[in-house]
Amino acid sequence: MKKASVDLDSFDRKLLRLLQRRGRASYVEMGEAVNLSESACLRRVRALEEAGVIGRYAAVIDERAVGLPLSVFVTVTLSSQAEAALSAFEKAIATVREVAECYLMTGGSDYLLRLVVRDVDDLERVHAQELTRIPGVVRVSSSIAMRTVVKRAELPL
Amino acid sequence: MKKASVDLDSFDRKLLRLLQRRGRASYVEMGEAVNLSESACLRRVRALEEAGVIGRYAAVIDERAVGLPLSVFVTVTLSSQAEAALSAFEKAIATVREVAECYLMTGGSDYLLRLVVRDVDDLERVHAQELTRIPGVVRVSSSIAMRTVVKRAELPL
DNA sequence: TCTGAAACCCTGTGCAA
DNA sequence: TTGCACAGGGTTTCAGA
Repeated sequence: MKKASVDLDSFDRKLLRLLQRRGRASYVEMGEAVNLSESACLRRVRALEEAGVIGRYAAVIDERAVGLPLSVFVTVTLSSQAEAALSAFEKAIATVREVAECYLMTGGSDYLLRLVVRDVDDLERVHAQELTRIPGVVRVSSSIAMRTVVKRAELPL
Repeated sequence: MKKASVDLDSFDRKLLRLLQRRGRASYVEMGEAVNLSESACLRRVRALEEAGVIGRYAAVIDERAVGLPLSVFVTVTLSSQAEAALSAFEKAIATVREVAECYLMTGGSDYLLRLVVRDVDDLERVHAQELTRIPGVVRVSSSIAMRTVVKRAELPL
């Protein structure tokens, strides 16, 4: 039986907490933070990477600083819930660069997207040119986030 | 006048694209990717960090692999839109570790949260013990994400 | 602001416990 | 699985263009 989740001990959890905040921490720094030798940290981090717990490392960019200050949440309803309709939509939506995230929601053929855009003109463009043109899309409803209150670095491990 | 966003040239954009996917890339790797010497990359990356474009580096963790497979979107309505009510709520919500993100939405005193939880029991606990207990909260409505369709590494730079 | 070189520090392997 | 030590490679500073 394939395991859905990986067993982590308290060293692993400490390392993960550190690496979520400081993804470029050196093994020296990790060793000091978790009380383990550098090579032990190296081996554990490698194992976490190989197990897929750590998928990648990323620079976290301030969206406002790069001129993308608007996060917009969009609900999309499809005309059909047939498997084929869903996967066609998912394939199409994956190519839209402004879609930061897309989730299939419970209770019907509804998707929730987070769009990252420059301004309302940009939003209108993505809405009209990209979203509503995808076959099967019946309804598109947008709500703008005025402000980001919390963007947590660490998961509740 | 304070600038809202920073001017980026094509080297900066290339570096940012690379660092969003490979946050631990070496300066050697960056140099090869953008066609600049290592020390030039170092200087540019430092500048991006200091300008706040790069806020931090993070290990990107697979939420399912660590036993947190449920993303739940929650809409919260407050009884009052008074400044004080909003900041009291925001202060309280920031302490809830399961809240991965929280946005103040347009059009009223509505917040949108993304919760990261283990299972429905965990969701119920957070809902009943944490969210509905915050003073001023009138309505809390949850929708579960069945599947993550897109989680894009790169912003549309 | 760039490149290239030099010094230093970190990474990663081998080995013993 | 850990810690230690060593070799190789990466990071960072500095000089010159």
